[in-house]
Amino acid sequence: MHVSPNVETRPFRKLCADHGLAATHQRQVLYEVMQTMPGHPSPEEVYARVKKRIPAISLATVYKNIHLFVERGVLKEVSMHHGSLRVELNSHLHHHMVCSHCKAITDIEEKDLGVLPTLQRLPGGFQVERYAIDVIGICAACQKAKRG
Amino acid sequence: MHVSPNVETRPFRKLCADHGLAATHQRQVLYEVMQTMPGHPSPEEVYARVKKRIPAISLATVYKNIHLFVERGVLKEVSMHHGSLRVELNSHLHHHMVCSHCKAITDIEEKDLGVLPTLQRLPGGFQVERYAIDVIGICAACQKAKRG
DNA sequence: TTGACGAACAATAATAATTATCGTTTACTA
DNA sequence: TAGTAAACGATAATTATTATTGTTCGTCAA
Repeated sequence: MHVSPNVETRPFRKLCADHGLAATHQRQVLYEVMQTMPGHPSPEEVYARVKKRIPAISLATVYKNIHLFVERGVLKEVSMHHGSLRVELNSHLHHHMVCSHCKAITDIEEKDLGVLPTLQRLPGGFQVERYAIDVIGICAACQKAKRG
Repeated sequence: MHVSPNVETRPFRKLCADHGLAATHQRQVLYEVMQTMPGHPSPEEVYARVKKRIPAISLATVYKNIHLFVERGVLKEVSMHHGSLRVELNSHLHHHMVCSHCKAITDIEEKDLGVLPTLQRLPGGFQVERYAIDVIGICAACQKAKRG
């Protein structure tokens, strides 16, 4: 039996090839579902949607592929430091540098960041309390390790 | 038996009074321990330290009081959206508004933020990949609910 | 196309992080 | 100092995530 190729699959196969990923059915549905979820879905939410199209899919598959997509730059983490609650004494004004490799968090003075956003009226009448800026990149130690 | 009052307790009792908290021994030790931890400790790390001074303390007490301290402004959360992994399609440049009340996350265009930090050499040879800015405040719905 | 091989999958057990419950103890107020 | 609500400790329960394992599937060479 001959089946005509699904034109919709080609961009996805290309995207996988470009990122060094095997183009599996599960990944394609996961990706297509995410395109219909413009917000910031959790793995559980994605799983619930994907399950409608692939009832047999495993939650672990969703987790693994989300991580893989993030690793390859197809998806982006909204927060670099979820995982466990981190707190600090509410002292002077500073922000954070987060290493995307080892996840280490370092303080950075606001003045070392350069010009900052000016407080202003934001869309939707959002009432601003403060800014929290994460500078995401590679810390010195990880740079060294990668070169080494 | 007469015991002279510990001078160190007074600032803490004042701090509690100022924030409407009962000044318990556990809270005092928790607070003092956090003063000796300048980084971004997790609840488990704080618990381990506090346990050295109050071996009978419960982990749940540490969690409850950390949350209470955050709620009252004594401590600050390093990330407003830890908890569960959140991802988004790696599309155009934007940042996030996070409601400190309901935790809702909304996108905001970079241009709507005003002037941004200029990329520059950062302390410790940190190699910058990108910025992630959270504008923390109260969303319109929560403002309404509080007034209502 | 076909067959081998490694990657990906589903199922599920295990772990980590956090919250809820409940009986007891403690701090604050009159 | 006694009454009362809040806080505490112990621990069960829940939620989020990761690891394991046996099976299936996608890719590439013949």
